[in-house]
Amino acid sequence: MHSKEFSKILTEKGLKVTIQRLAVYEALCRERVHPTSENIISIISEKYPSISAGTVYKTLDTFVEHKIIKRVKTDSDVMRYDSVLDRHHHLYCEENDRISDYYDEELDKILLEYFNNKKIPEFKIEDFKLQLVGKFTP
Amino acid sequence: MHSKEFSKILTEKGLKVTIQRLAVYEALCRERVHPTSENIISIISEKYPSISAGTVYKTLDTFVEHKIIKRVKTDSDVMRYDSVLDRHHHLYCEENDRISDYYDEELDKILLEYFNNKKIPEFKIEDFKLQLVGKFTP
DNA sequence: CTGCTTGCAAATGATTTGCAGGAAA
DNA sequence: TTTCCTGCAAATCATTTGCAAGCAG
Repeated sequence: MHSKEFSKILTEKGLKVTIQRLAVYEALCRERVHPTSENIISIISEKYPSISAGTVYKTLDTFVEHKIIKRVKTDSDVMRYDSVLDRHHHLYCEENDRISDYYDEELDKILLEYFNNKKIPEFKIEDFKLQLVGKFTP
Repeated sequence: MHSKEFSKILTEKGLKVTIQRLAVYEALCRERVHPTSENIISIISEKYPSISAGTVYKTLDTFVEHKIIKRVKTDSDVMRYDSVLDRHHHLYCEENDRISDYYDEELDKILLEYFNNKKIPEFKIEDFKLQLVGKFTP
């Protein structure tokens, strides 16, 4: 997606188009693998040293609020962000706190069908994601 | 489980049995619904006002390290703990950051079978958990 | 005894916040 | 112009840490 298209998204959501927001978007594109806030701040500061960390935090919050990106959390303690909004799952290794995306349409189909029939009392399912815990093999 | 049995677990893991550890265990039993560290600290301080927060944090870390409990994380920012170690999934409502356990053996069977046949390149699955995102209906 | 644990208080570090000035629409 | 955003720096708050004293084994 070009920054032009991205600007359009911002406008559609009633958000102003600013250098800072485009920069965060740019950083998210470059570091697509579940970056931490710190990752993004450091990428941005290379090219735009004047953009402040506070602004990056605010921008990320704004994006999450408007469903432009998602928060992801592992069992370690920093927040990570995910710019991919399609349904996907996560491969997670506890040892080194590494995450990878995992796409599996067949699996999605099985789960969708399963939960179409199965109703859970007192809960309305809107989405699901599977976390596969294990080890990355070199 | 009685505290006597729990003491045995501690001993088996080479951990000393202390009032503080039993108190944390007791609090975990009482507040089984994914308590935050703060929940546990406050429960403990009612009965044992002299146990310090730092100790509770250390104890929780020790328990996680020795796989006595698990860390659970939602997309909000505080750590939660889970004293149930059986395979189970989570119902999660983003609106109020509420989690519930969800047990479903049929689902587990389907997933186990699916991943027995399906191999993921460069990843060895050890466990999985499903997060069902949605809303609790009153 | 002797080393693991605790309590305390200070330190850390990620994230938030308040506010005055700046920029988009 | 008017509202929304940004930068800055201070504040917050969960969690960690260092260390002397305490207790379990």
